[in-house]
Amino acid sequence: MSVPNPNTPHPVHNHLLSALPDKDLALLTPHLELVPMALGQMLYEPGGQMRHAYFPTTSIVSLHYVTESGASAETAGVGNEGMVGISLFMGGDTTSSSAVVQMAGHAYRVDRHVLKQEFDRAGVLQRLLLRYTQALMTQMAQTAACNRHHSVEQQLCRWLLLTMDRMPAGELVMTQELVASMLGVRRESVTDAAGRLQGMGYIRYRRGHISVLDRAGLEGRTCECYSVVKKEIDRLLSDVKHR
Amino acid sequence: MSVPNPNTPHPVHNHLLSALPDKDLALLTPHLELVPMALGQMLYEPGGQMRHAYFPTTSIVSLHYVTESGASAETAGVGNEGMVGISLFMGGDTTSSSAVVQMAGHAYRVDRHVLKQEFDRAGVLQRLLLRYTQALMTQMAQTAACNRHHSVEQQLCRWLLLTMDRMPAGELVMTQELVASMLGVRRESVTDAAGRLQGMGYIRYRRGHISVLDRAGLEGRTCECYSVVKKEIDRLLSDVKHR
DNA sequence: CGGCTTATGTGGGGTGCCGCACGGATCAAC
DNA sequence: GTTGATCCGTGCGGCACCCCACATAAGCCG
Repeated sequence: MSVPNPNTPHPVHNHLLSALPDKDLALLTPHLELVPMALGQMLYEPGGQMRHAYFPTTSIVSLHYVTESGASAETAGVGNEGMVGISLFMGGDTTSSSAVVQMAGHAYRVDRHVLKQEFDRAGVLQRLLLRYTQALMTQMAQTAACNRHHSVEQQLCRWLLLTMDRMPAGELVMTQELVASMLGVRRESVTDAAGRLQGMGYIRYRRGHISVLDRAGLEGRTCECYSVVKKEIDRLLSDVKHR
Repeated sequence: MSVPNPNTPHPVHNHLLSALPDKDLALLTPHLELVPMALGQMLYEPGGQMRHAYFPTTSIVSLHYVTESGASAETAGVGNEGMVGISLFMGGDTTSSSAVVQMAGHAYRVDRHVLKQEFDRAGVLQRLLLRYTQALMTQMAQTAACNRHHSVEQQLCRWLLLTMDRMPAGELVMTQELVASMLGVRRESVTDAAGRLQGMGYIRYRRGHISVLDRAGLEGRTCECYSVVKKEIDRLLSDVKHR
């Protein structure tokens, strides 16, 4: 398959879809619907009905949990490496997390019945999705440990790096307030940490925009959690391609 | 199937196995090996080879992550409601977490190839295991949020309740040091919280033994995380039984 | 350009948990 | 009963992060 213009959305821009053999992708393609994803858009509410699964291309979706008292925390992020709507094929239909668009862009949407049907063929798609699910679990487990033991600054670095890995551009449109709600900390704590990172020349930001200037710098200040998650995603999803 | 003496280990004492139709269980039974699980025994190390899956009956296993600096945190627990070794059928073969026996007892062990083969039959076992995996994800996500926002005392209550749900006896053999390593906090913090709970008459403990005297009391002091996890386990695993 | 909205910076006070150190209690073994 | 190992209680200093309040600044829009 020839790779189309990277600025024109195409199924191949989602790693899961692009890892499918042509034959399998052809079965799915008629059911793929390209949809815009607006910042803040809520794809699923906790316990709600899921109608579609989403394969992000240029957008990023955040899975997070909101406590009774209103505090929130991201448990995992999903970008062009994955899919939103795991529980559609896992059998639970819903989850207690919500899914919110963290970065505007596009995604391919598939009706849940179609997804389930293709999953049940027990072919490459199933193998891919299960492996991806395991990568998602790694992310959640790592987030739990990271929340427990690492500093806000380390977590901010981790989050920035994982987010950058999911997008082509070097700048993200995102307020500190929003970052804070992802990390589950106060906005002021983000301001502090971001200020320090900017002072060191690793990032630059202005009113709702954050640019990463020095990836290596961030990697030096983050905890191991970044590389654990990244390596696990790479391992689980590259193996399949090479079969 | 008649339910045997609860003190004699039997596959039916694991909820996943007991939810299998007789026919499916019969296929698996010749490959089930009852093994003792000693306190502290490590079933899997991060990145290591997994040879078996384990279906606990009277034992409890803790999935946890150890940071580079040696700090640890439980990301989920597995008792008679579940299985240890998810990644064997998810396709990743290993995980970055370790699995350690948190409470001595027994479990049924299955060779990984047998498990994979039965899973790939796409029958009830597969449906069960996938649903269980989703329940496990809920646990991890909730642990992440709980680590971020709730107090040590609330987390201790949650942990005690979830642990009690997995065992028949009202007493657990467990030092505060061990509890601390599960929660990823200092031993002294556990001593504090446990002292308060004992003062309120909810629990009683002595040198390595903890008894729950008043479940309702604990439920009143824990965060919502306990009930979210419990309800999700019940929902995901009861549906299957009733098909 | 001027005003309004929204984002970011700063500071003071509080607290929950950490790290460390040590004293005291409990239990097992001989 | 004595010894010894392990487990539990307590106190003190420190710090990261929280909560609240307000100052400043950047960008949007008429």
